[in-house]
Formats: sequence, structure tokens, C-alpha cells
Amino acid sequence: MTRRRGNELQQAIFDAVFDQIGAFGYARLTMDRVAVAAGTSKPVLYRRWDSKEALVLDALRESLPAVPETPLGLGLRADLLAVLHALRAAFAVTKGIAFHAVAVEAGHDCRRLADERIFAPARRAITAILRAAADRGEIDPGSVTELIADVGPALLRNRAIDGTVPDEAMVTAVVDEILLPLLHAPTLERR
Amino acid sequence: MTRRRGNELQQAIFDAVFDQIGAFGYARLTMDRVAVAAGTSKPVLYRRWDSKEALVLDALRESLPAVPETPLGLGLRADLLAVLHALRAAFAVTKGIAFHAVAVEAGHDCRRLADERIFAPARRAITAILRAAADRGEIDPGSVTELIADVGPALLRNRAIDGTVPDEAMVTAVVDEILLPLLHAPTLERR
DNA sequence: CAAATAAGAAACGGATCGGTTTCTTGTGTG
DNA sequence: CACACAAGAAACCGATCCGTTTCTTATTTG
Repeated sequence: MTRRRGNELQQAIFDAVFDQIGAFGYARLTMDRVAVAAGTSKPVLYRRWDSKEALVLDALRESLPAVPETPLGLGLRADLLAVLHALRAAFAVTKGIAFHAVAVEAGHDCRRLADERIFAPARRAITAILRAAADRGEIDPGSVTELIADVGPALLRNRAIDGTVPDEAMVTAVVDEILLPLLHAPTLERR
Repeated sequence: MTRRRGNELQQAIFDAVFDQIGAFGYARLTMDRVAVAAGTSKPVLYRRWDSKEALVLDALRESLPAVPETPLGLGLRADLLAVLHALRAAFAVTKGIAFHAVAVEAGHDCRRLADERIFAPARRAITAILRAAADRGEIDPGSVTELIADVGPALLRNRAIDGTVPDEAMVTAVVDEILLPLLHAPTLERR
């Protein structure tokens, strides 16, 4: 039988971690099951990571895509799409719910990693995008609020929790049907 | 020492369940700890519930407030506020994150209960509210979409996951700064 | 006040799981 | 081809936790 090593093996282990969490939740993620799912055995895992937490944290660290911190400067719509697509990708690689099961249930390290790598950058980027659009006079400066910046991420996260990874069509729908109309709405209603 | 019984004791146990989940997460919710936190002992728990899952499910069932399924008919703003306030209350009694830790990690029964008792009614109510407002000509019929109906719940849920239970001020902000401006926005951008 | 009922304390069995050890077997390297 | 190294298999230990049993003690009820 062919025997994998090094990087190839490690990647298979990471995949197994997300598969397991996605299928059975973090609660039933055991080292034995990860080993079997990856077609290897437990000592292989413990030769690479000190503990289960370390393995999950590393899997997350290696697999999470980068979310841009600063606007690309392609305009309001394109920049919003870029950030939200990156956010969507983060849910996709972690099988969506897997990501949240980990963030909520695993140690606070996972939570912090997720926040630092995904949500905080997305929030900063969106705020910067809105501010730039306001500076250009495209939208009302009153629209640069934390609450509005949270709308996009919240909708994607919401869908991910419900069990289905949001697709690209949803990202464009969020931008075109929610964010842009909202940003161009008269601010009369707001105090 | 005074010894509690019946309903008083049961309520203390439910409180202990949510306290424990809120403090340490569902993963570290053990029957021993619940018993100690409630100032009682394990056999008392097992005389009332067959298993840990049954206890948690029952605690959720007894504690979740009802979310109205149908609009109150007080107008667009008041009706939206009513639904979102009820939703907020659901997060509050379950210590916010506790609710999600359970929904994500516990058996699918908890998830189904949460959906049937909270999210599905909220979705139905909001959709009905929007449709009624469209019928009255207050908003564009094109605004009655699933995505728009999800905005309010998604924002509250998002905040709850981040660890802080949304307060009443946030509910009014969601309605006044997000939903109403969005609903009154020109639908030009939407396809 | 006596009897029925339920709470609380302590300890246990069994299963699961994290982490380790030992040993065998396959695979690249010199 | 031989040696070093890492993968894989199996079994194990200790801790944790679910669920149960037994017994004692308080409270309610008749």
C-alpha cells in the first residue's frame, strides 16, 4: 500500500479535520476519528501536534484565506464584493458550520484566530470602503456606521450557521439588493 | 438546611444549565456541574430527565419566550420592533452565546427546537409584516424578499455570537437605521 | 405524630477519549 | 543494497463523564 508523507499527509489530515467537524460537529471530533478519516493513525498526529487543540488551531491557521484589510480602490460595489467574497471563501473552506462549531465550542484561541484573521479585517475593510465612498460624495457620511458595516458579514454568517455555505450569488445579492440600496437611501429616517 | 422541591427546584436547575453553558460552553456542561451549580445532586436530575440531552432540551423548551407568528397590526415600524424585541429576549434568557453553543453543538433536536420556536416564526412574521406594508402601499412589493426579511434576525444573531446579548437600543437601531431606510429606498438597484 | 415521598450524599461501573508506548513495515537516501 | 527515518497498527493508561445504585435525611401529608 502506498504510504504518504510530509506535506501531502498533513493536508489530508487538515481535510479530515474539517470533514469531521462539518459532518458530526466539533463535539464528536476525536483524534481517533481524524486519524481514520485521514487514513492514518494517532501517533502520526501526535508527532506533529502536541494536542487536539493545537491540531485544530493549526488546521484553521493554514486553511483560512486572507481577508483584505484595506479597500482595493475599484469603487464601492467592486470593493464590497471583494471583501464579502473573501469572507464567503472562509466559510467555504471550513465547511461553513464547521467554522462556527469550532469558534463557539473550541478554546478561546480558535475564536481569537477566527476574529483576527476573518471578521476584524472584514470589518475594517468595509468601514474603510464606506468612508472612502463618503469622501467621494457617493454616499452620505452618516452611513458610515458600525451597524451598517456589520450587515454584510452578519447575513453571510447567518446563512452559514443555518447549515448551507453561502454561494457567490448570495454575495452579489447582499451587495445589490441590500447594501447599495441601503447606502443610497435617504438618511431622513436616521437620527 | 432548607430543601427545595418540585417547581422551585426545577427552575433552579434550568438556571444552572444556562449559567453553565454561558460560562463554560456546552462542551463543558456536565451533569455533575449542573447539580452542584443548582445546589442539588445528580440523582435529582435523573429522576426528572432521562439524559443530559433531555434536560437541555427541556430547559430550552420551558425558557424560550414565544415569538409571534403573525403581525400585530400596529404598523410597519411597531410590528418590526415587536418581533425583533421578542427575538432579542430569546437570546437574553439563554445568555446569548449559550443558545448558539447549544444549537450548534448539541443534538439536532436542540437545533430544530430553536428553529421552530424562534427563527422560523420570526421569519414568517417579518415576511407577513412586509407583505402587509406592501399591500398598504407603504413599501415597494419588490422589498418582500427572504434576504431582506433575514437582515434583522441576522444582525441580532451576529451580535449574540460575538458574546454580548443585544440590548433594546440595538433593536431600535436595527429598525430605524437599517430596515426602514432600506425598505424606503428606491428599488432601482435591485433586479 | 406516623407514614409516604422526595431530596441529597457518596460511591460505583462502564464507556469514551486524550495522549503514550512499543513494535512493525514501508520509503526515500547515500 | 543498506541504513536511517517516518508511517502505521495495536494496545495501553489515566481522566472524565454519563447514568445508576444505595442509603440517609428532610419535608409534606394524612
